[in-house]
Amino acid sequence: MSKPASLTLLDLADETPCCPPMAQQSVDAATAGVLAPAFKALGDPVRLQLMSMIAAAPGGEICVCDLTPAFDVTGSTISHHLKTLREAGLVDAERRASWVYYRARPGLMGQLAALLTPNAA
Amino acid sequence: MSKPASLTLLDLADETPCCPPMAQQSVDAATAGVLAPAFKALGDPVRLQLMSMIAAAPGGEICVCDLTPAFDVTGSTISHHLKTLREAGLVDAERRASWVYYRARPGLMGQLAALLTPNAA
DNA sequence: TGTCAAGCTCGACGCATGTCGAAACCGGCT
DNA sequence: AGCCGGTTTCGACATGCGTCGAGCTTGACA
Repeated sequence: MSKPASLTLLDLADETPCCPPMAQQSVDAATAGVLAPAFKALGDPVRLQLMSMIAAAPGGEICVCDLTPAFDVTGSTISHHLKTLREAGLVDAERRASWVYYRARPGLMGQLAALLTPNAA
Repeated sequence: MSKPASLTLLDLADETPCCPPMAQQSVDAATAGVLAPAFKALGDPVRLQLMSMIAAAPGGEICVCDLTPAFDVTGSTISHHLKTLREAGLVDAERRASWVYYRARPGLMGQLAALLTPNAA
């Protein structure tokens, strides 16, 4: 029952220190299959900027109404990108009154950072 | 030819400590435009595994002939992915006799790691 | 209850991407 | 010179992705 895909995303979004730096040990296919989508989610300029605005937001959260006007694309496109970040496990959304607030999920981002970290000797 | 794209990739591939963690300061559009392609390059399971095999290779380099048999795709597909990693500035290739050896370029990967690093407070 | 604004979903369009097989290239070897 | 194995390039194909506009949902407020 150690199905790779089902549990992994949640595991990784948690505090589990899953993987050593890739410079020390190469990742197996299952891990690559789980982490690659997270990198892919950051692989668009708009999403990378969105992610950074959310991560750097004072108070740890930011309203969509503050994100949208910072870009040259339509609101529906921003919404689509936010959904991608949500489904990648990188952010969380919460509706309060008329507004929706996004906050970063540090778990997965930490995993990615650890993986890229140069030889933590 | 002060084309933005031309200099930035090289700059970032160097040792320049360009960006603070995104949890501390959001990235601007220009930086996102340069860094996002690197994340995108890591956003495919095959490429992520290739990158890790190269980064973790003993001696710092590894032959394509050792990479190819580790995957279920054809050699031309591996070659295509390696080209993507090369163009992203993540790896370097060198031909020696009949074989081509790849090695990791630590600069850019360090930048990405720094960007993802949780509040280095 | 009706209206309005914020945000999401849906369908569509064009371009990018992953994959393959075939062909070209590049060095060694006979 | 000619062959051969390793690697890259070239078309071609199906799928995925970023973007838009239109329409829908949700909650506030008069």
